[in-house]
Amino acid sequence: MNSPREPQPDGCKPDAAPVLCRECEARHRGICGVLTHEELATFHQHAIQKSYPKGTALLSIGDVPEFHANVLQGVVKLSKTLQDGRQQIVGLQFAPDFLGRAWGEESPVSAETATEVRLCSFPRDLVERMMSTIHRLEHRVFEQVLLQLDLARDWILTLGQKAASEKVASFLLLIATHHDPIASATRQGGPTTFELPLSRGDIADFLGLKLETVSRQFSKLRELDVIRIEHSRTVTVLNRARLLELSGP
Amino acid sequence: MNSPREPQPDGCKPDAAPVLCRECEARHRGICGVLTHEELATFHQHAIQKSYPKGTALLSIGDVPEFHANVLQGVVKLSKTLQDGRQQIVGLQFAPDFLGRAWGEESPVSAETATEVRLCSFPRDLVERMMSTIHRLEHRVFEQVLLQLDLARDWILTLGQKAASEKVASFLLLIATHHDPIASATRQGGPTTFELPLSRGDIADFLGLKLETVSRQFSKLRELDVIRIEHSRTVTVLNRARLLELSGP
DNA sequence: CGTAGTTTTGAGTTTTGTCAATAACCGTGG
DNA sequence: CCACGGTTATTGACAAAACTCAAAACTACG
Repeated sequence: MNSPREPQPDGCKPDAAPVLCRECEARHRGICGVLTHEELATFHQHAIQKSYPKGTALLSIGDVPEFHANVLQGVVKLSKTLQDGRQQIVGLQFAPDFLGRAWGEESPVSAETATEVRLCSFPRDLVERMMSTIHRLEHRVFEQVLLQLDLARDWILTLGQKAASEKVASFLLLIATHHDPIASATRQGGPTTFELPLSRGDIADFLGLKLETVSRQFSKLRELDVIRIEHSRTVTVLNRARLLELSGP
Repeated sequence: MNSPREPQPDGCKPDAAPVLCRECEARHRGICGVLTHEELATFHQHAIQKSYPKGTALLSIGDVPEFHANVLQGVVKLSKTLQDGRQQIVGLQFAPDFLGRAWGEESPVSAETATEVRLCSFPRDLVERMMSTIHRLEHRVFEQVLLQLDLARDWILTLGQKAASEKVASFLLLIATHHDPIASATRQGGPTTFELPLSRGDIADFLGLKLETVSRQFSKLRELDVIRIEHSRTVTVLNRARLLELSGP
């Protein structure tokens, strides 16, 4: 894939990477994974790591963002709104997703933290300069965007064709998969427990439903012993196979 | 944007381009616009232009496509299906869109011609080789994918939040805009007439509705004198402003 | 002109949304 | 620690929107 003249990324080598990057998920699975130690050092020099409390508006529609960022922890909601206020969440970003449009145009979506979120931010012009210099980096971001497109289209299928019960089941699987990709992939039966990163209202905005409908579907799943709910936000998937069936795939 | 060493695309120069490309929309607004005459000649040497009748399956989910292609005429539906057969159209491709995933993985969607379609196809490995060699080309394809992502997210908003009547109005505006981008942008009031590229059933699959619902909404718009319909497929927008309001933007 | 495939329209059912009341949860300050 | 108020979630009763099934009208095409 890399042309012979291109330097190889150093992501796997023992380690001369900046200390803060060594433990970072973005360095391995995220876009920093394609950088050499030297490039990573440059990048890191201008990076700011910071936490944002739940509910922070990171970006509004039409803003020209000053920073791009890696999501290190937590979940960011991307959303769009109609003039009368109806809101739709059009995407969720988890670690180690790269946040921010590739080019500096106006953002077509607004971004808000759904949970407490930790970001590693870079000045926009630095990212853009490095993307145009380091072909590998642009390529990597390209791949991420392609993945986002696939996810968006999957969600279009869910929004357009599935019933409320199927939508809620699909959502739970989405979160469960992000929480524990291994158990989900190997389809081990053991129950998984996780915190929902979204409120009922947010889930409704994500699924194109009303929050009462979401709540009713949660209750139904609980009555079927497919899930258990504690404190409204802590969910245990008791029967993943059944949940998968109910998601109507 | 282009680094100084990069050759400039020849799209605007008088013309030494292959004859067939001179009139081609893809050469100007599509991805071929970034190529030099020389590069275009290479590309063109391996290109096949061909028409496909309405209803042709170009690609199924999971196929590894042998060709990438520019859409020269007509409309291509991209769709996804649930196991029980429910279908959702996740995207429409018009000229001069570039069709085919950037990398040669399995296609996550199926592609079918909605109308008669004319394609200019290139062997996949050629496209991939040229994309990795010609940075400008990859960049251009990247931009197109970014645009597709924005469109997909717009559609998520429509599917998730809008009522049936708003969905149908939005669809008509989408088609009207593609048919006559100038009139739509300048918002001139004059009526526009065009052929719908999709059947009622297809429109329903695009909007996440049933075809009866779509039909009723068409009738409603006709009763409001917002549109006129002849032979089911020929639509005249009589009142674009009203249609825009009804699309709930 | 007749037939196959679309599209429109109608009547009744199901799903989801709306409005409203109650219950659970969370942080704060006593 | 508990009581309090504000927020969030659940549940119920009813209304509205969209779907289903069925029949009729229209269109395209041989």
